[in-house]
Amino acid sequence: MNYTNILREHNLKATPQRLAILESIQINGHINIDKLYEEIKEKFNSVSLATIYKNINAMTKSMLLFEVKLPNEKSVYEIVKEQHSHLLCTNCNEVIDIYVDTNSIASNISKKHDFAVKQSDLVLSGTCKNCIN
Amino acid sequence: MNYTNILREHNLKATPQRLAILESIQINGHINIDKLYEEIKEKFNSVSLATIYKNINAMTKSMLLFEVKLPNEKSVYEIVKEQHSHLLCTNCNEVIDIYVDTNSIASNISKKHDFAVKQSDLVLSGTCKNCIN
DNA sequence: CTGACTGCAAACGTTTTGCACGGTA
DNA sequence: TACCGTGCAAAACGTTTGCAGTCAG
Repeated sequence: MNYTNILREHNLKATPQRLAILESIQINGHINIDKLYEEIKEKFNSVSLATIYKNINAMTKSMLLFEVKLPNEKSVYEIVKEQHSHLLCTNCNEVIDIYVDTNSIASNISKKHDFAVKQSDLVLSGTCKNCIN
Repeated sequence: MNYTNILREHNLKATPQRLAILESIQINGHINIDKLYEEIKEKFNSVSLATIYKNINAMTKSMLLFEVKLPNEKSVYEIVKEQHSHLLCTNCNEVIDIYVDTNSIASNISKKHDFAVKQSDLVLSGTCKNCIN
């Protein structure tokens, strides 16, 4: 399915700006507001930063995008997909998706603390293989 | 050891404002800037929000405090202690410390992704036992 | 006594808002 | 055509800075 239809399914109009935003996020995997604005401006040099914010907010509210909060970094946004966690390289700032079984942690905690876990946000920070030398 | 000495060990002067900040964080466990400002103002009604920020930043830089970034919430601060994770109740906003073995996750990931993990930030969000009904 | 800290006010960067125009459906 | 989205400018918001006076060590 293409982004035009995905946007419509979320009751959002498929404008060129929105399609460019989604394409840019898809290509980058994860991107922060500033870098996103730069990239969209290359395609639409008249685009407004307010438009970027409005759209990021609208798509995040519609659960089409997800905000990843990172220690010591600006948040990055990603397209919502299956549950996963993140690696953050504190040297090159790259964010990498990882698939960890957080469910077993969650179910242990649920029992021990009588707490109904609905969401797990895990970020492991350190040095990636390209930066390790 | 008392906070006066802890502050001095971190090369920070033990001012009444700083002691009040640390006491407030200790009592609350986790607290955000706004609530902290309110609490300190009760003791020192002339305290400036700038002072709160300066001190939080100084103590965070000195590794005396740690900022916990939460999904959909303002960050809260805690006094640095042994490595741990957090539960966030999305109903009452309470933050609860939990002790999970993130090391085993980290070491698995290290091998699989050739990534040297230095820090693990895990927040499990959901409903706490007091809010579950 | 001296450097660090405080409180105030101003500055700053980021995000949001209001509005007129334009484009999607 | 009706409404939603865009772009601009202004406003709002959270945080930082500069400075003069004060305090901890």
